[in-house]
Amino acid sequence: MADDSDSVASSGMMSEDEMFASSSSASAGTCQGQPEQPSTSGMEAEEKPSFTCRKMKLKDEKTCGVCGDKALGYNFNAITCESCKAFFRRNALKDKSMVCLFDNKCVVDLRTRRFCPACRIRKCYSIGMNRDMILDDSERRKRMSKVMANRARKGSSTMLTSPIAVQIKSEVDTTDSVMIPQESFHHITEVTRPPTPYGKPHGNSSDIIFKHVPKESLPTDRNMYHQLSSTDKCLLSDITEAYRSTLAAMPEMGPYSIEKEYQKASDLINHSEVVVRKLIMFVKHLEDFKHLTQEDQIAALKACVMNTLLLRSALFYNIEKDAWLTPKGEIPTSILKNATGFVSLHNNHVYYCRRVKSMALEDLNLYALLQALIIFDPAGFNVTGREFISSIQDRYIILLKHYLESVFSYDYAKDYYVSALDRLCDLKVLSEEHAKILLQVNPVDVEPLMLEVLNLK
DNA sequence: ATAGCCTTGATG
DNA sequence: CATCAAGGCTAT
Repeated sequence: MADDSDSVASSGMMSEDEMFASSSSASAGTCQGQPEQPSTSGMEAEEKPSFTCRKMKLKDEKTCGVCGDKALGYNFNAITCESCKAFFRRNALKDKSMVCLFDNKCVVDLRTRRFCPACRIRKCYSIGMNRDMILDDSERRKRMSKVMANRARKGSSTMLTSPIAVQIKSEVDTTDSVMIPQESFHHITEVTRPPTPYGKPHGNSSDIIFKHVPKESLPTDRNMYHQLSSTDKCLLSDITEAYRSTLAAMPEMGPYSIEKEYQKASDLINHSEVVVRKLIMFVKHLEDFKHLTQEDQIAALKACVMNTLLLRSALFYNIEKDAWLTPKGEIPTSILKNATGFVSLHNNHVYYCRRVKSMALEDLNLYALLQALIIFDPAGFNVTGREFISSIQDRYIILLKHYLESVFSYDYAKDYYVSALDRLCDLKVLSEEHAKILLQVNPVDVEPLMLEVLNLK
């Protein structure tokens, strides 16, 4: 290969002169040893300690033909450094607007290479870099699908050891549950909304609290409301029912003492495992989820775990008590502060809960929709089928819009729609903040499923 | 936009 | 199994 390209390069349209005449001998392997330190680096004295050739292989210095920086090898048919490689890849295909502000004679070296892109790209070509070696769209696609196919095959063997995959595959509903929290949540259109703005106990955080449209202000004209199609209704009630089933308590968990259970950050994480199990049960009910490849299923799950926990905490949040009313009992939000030591994190989390709760109240349809949007988030790390996931998400975004229009009329749905999407934006920041908790946790204390799902280790 | 670091299929 | 040379990702 090397010989091929070499001959092509030299016999081709090269104008010899500049070329990278230096260091070509290096590849010849006969490192003309440089005695240097005879001490070498100790190590075992196997085979000819007197020859220091071995070392030279690593030191072997190639220099970038463009800027003189250290080079690792050939890039697009010339020896260049990493940065000039990236520069050429970025710019070679769209060279148009590249104009030198001077005389096309700029010096390009390690320090000046940024100054004049035009001269830099010119020099790239002059040392023989070849734009044809940059993969075009179709070639790139082909390459990517090779990788994806390979990953899928590799994945299936990894699947056997992946706790997440086991959980997805498992037919048994490990979250089989008994009790339904509070007096069950409401169905479509039968959510009770307070006539006055929600809560507002001390009036201090009114900017946090969502201002509801007073019931009497809603239009009476039927035509001002969207009528959900029957397929929309089905989809919505499907996900809402699936979401509802994730809310009940795990049967085997008895009563427990909160102070004892949430002392360390790792306790927090391990207690979240139940939620992850439920999340997996939830997604298994979604037709759309089944259409993802297994690796994307896992990637999507990993990416949305933190957001899921946060959304669910908002659902269970009670503004008056400043606590989470879970099926297992009442958990004061202060455990967050105590277990992690992050005060501002606690505050932000509580604000988030108040924001969501004051807007969505107990409307499970909304929570289920938000949960769906969270799962099918194309921004998730390591998701290979981004466009596909994005197209799934589109359906739920539209469903959300229609649903709100069916409840609040075309006039007022916007406020809710904007608020809902805004809460999703909050999640990004909040979950990143929560990720800091993970850093202070000793992986040894964490359950395997959570280890995988949170990418710990 | 840049540049360093990483993953990966191909090649020998 | 090591090396090469593509693209991808992401902090700056």
